[in-house]
Order: sequence, then structure tokens, then C-alpha cells
Amino acid sequence: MTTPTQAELEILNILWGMGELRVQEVHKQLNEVRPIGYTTTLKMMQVMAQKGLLARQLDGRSHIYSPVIQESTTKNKLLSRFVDSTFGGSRSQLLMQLLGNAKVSDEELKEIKDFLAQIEE
Amino acid sequence: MTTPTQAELEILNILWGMGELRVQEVHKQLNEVRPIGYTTTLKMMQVMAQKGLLARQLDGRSHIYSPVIQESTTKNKLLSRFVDSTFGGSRSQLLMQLLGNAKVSDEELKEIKDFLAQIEE
DNA sequence: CCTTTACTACGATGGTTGTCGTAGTAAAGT
DNA sequence: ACTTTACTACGACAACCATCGTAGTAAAGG
Repeated sequence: MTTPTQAELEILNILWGMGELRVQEVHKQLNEVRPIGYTTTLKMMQVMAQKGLLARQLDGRSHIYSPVIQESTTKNKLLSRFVDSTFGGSRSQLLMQLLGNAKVSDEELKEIKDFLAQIEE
Repeated sequence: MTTPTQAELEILNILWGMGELRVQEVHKQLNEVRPIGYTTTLKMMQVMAQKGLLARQLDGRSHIYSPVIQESTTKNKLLSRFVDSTFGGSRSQLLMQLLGNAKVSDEELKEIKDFLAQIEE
């Protein structure tokens, strides 16, 4: 399975949030973050469709694109790869790097603890 | 500051573990993992030295290379970037992905909780 | 002194990624 | 019918990354 590149992930993140969109709308959202040409967005999405990352269906004269791969599956894969390459595969080492940073808000900390408690059951 | 690429990180990981080494030795260690040409390793390390990622000093007719950038600083930066691009900057979201989907051993879980408790102070 | 060996320097290449420009086509407005 | 607009298809391109080949230079061994 192909994993998305950086720019592809940006598009996927939009689509995961919105379900399905036309290029135009994805493009608009991308441009709220950074300048990018319309044909760039288009090309990316076409390539992604060809790769099997996106599906598209004709609607009038334009296409509507929707994500094929699942968010959590994909992010899991990316995370796994990142842990491998950066932390030698050690999840806890990543964790300590993540939390040892001291920039974790109390709120985040609480979220995490709640989550841990929930897992425990 | 330039951040290391994938292949550069492999070399850095070796050097962080060993302190300082000649190309030959780094090359040998890399080859224990995957096949790679000597000049490839050499070129990488030369480029890294030029980028300021490595320092080198002459020893006889060869160079001894050592890392300039710090391990935790670097990994922090990489982690930060990864969180931004993949999880929209949310550390807790990364955490839940990390703990929720993959299998976490009880041991790891304990490590994490201990660490959290320690942070809390 | 000559040959082999050990490093190094330099340049070239192929693949991937992200970026557009141009041009074609179909629809919609006038 | 004609012009403008909205998408799409196609190809080109620069940047970067990883990879290596070739050739130079200096030391070491005979």
C-alpha cells in the first residue's frame, strides 16, 4: 500500500474532516493556510486518485473526491514508520521525548491520563 | 538550522551512540543493516559536515567525525514537525493513536504511568 | 622506486516531490 | 452563435535525496 507524502496528507486531512469535496473546495481550504496554485492541488488529487488514495466520482462536469484509505490506519502506519526511523522502534522513548519536553499543558496532561485510565479497563 | 534527512539520521544515530568514528566504521555499521556503497556513506558524511551536522578532524590521512547537533534537541524538532504535519499539532492525539491502536504491553503502560506521575511534580 | 592500498574529492545519475503552465473541452451566459 | 467561465488532462520543471563511479593523492609495503 502506498503511504501518503507530506502534501498528500494535507489533502487527506481536509477530506477526512469533510467527507467528500471537489478540487475547488479542497483548494480553497489549502489556500487558507498557504499559497498554492489551483493546478497543483488538482494534480495532486489526480495522482492520489491514481495511486488509490482517493476515489472520485463524476458530478456534472467536475469530480467529487473522497478518501479511500482510513485515517487511523494511515496515521498508525505513519506513526509506526516515524517511531522506527527516529526512535529505533521504541514507543516509550518517543513518549518520554514527547512529554519530557515540559511544554505539555495541564489540560493535555489530563486528557492523557483520562485516556490511560480508560485503556486500563 | 538544517534538520537531518532520513539517511542522515541513520548516521547520526550511530554517532550519537558511539561518540566519534571514521567513515569506515560508520559504513561498516550501516552495512550490517542494509547494503550501501562506501562512497555513499562518505558522501553523506561530507555533506553533513558541510551542513554543520557533523564536525570532523584530521587523524593521519582520514577524518574522524563527530555529531554537532544534540540528540534530544534534534529528535524533539523532528517529533514536533511530525506532530504538526500528521496530527495537526496535537500531542494528545498522537498519544491516543500510539496507545490506542498498537498493542501496548503492560510493562510499557506502567513505564508511561510512572513517567507521567513523575512529571506531575 | 614502484605497486598496492586507503582515503578523499568531485561530479553524475535516477527517483521522488511539489510546483505550474498551457491547452483542451464542455457548459453557461449574452 | 459567441464569449466567457469552469474544470480537466497532459506534460514540464526545479529542488532535493540517495546513490555511486571515477580519479586523484598520499602512505605503506615490497
